[in-house]
Amino acid sequence: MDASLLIIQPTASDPIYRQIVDQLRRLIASGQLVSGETLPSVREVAGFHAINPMTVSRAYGLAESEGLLERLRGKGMVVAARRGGGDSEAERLRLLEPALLDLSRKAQELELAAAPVLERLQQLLGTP
Amino acid sequence: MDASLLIIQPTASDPIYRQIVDQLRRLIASGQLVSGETLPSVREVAGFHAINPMTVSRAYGLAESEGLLERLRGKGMVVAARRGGGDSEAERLRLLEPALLDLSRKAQELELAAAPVLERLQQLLGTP
Amino acid sequence: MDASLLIIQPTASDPIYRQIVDQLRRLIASGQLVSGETLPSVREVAGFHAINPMTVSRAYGLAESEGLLERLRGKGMVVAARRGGGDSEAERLRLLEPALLDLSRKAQELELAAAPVLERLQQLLGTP
Amino acid sequence: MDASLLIIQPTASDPIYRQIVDQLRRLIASGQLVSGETLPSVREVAGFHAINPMTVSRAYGLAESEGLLERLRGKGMVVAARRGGGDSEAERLRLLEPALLDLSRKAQELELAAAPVLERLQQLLGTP
DNA sequence: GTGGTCTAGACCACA
DNA sequence: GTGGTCTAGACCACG
Repeated sequence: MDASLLIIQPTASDPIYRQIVDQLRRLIASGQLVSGETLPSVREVAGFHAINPMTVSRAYGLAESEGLLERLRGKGMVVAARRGGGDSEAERLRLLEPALLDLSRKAQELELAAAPVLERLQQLLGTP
Repeated sequence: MDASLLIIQPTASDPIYRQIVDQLRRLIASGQLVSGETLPSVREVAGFHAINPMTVSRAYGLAESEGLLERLRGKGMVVAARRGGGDSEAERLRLLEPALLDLSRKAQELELAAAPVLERLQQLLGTP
Repeated sequence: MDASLLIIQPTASDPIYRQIVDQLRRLIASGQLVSGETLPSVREVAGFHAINPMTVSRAYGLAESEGLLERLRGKGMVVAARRGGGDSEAERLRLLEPALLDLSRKAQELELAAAPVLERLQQLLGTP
Repeated sequence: MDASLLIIQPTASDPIYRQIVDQLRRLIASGQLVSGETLPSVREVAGFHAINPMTVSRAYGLAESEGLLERLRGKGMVVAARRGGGDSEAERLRLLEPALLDLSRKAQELELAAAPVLERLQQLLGTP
């Protein structure tokens, strides 16, 4: 995996360490990161994104305690062993649920009908 | 409006002042609070929920700068007049754009196809 | 004079009593209010604009102490005696100076050239 | 940027936090503060001017919600990236509209002709 | 009565 | 180190 795969937004409301953990969770669930694959070192990620190494370290530590990553002595962090190359669609949809709930709540606060929201989202999903 | 209509959770991760602003936004969008309606005074809300008046004041001030409330000098805060019965659909959709982009990015990180995502969102939007 | 001649904006940053005094000053300077003319009673103004009588009273009191109005026993407030039917153009322009300075400062903060500002103002002044 | 660049007048009618926000707006509009530049910390400004940190924090928070500043977590506040090198002239003129309407109304209350008003304003705008 | 401002001091999350 | 949040209590302007 390359450090550039991660997207860091230093001004987002989410703290940086959680942005990293969340992305790792999704990249692993989708199979873009496979079991045994080595992650870029803390220094590499920190240097590439100009963030504090401690922040990356904290994210890796949380990911490890969550079972996403494993610490191999001398090799660094690798993606933990999983039952398959990625989660089922239902499983991945479950990981998206919080974002869906958030969007849904906001759309309803704005009194938006379902149609225009779905239409716009389809546009965004159709052009990756 | 009565101070008891607001729900304050002092232990939530969201700060109290934002809980208040968010609820006001919701209550106004849903029509439970109508233009011109008077809000309970800062001291009333603070007393009822046993929180500091300044915290309530901060929420009211933010809601005012957001255009939700208006300050009637010496009288208190009232729900602001909505410009022309609410924003246009295009305008409201524009306000939703950041959340849509966020969801879209996460769905693509999960390598989810558009169909299941749209389907689930439609469910959520259909049952307000 | 009729109470409807005054324009009150309860949500403006300027306090109401000063809005009244300032308008009286301008209406007298322009000759729209002439010496000896009777002003609407405190109750009348307060009732018409749905504001607190004390606020109107305070404004009248300040206008009196400024020499704009005089309190005639049994008649109420009247416009004070002045040397002419209104001030000279230079004098009235002087009264506008604070607003001109304010506008000028804001235009410069916005890095706006003089031309578009003057053009827009001419439009506004041309269609009273 | 240095904390001494800010000028605080504790006796002015404008509250301190707004003095700070207004100055930041001016400094950014005039280019004295450029995108990405780091601001002095809340504690630094508070210490230098002998005011309460919360007052500075309030100013920074408002400036952030206005889009003037961005918060870099754990690092501090920086001048926000300007979208496309500044607003268009039409956009900036639109921001000036309220002040223009205010001036226009006052000029008409003074029954001033357009010419002398425009002439004086041109003088003011010509000597920044 | 209303909200606004400021202070002093505490505790917390994040980097 | 950074800013964020909350409290307790004071004083003020406005109506």
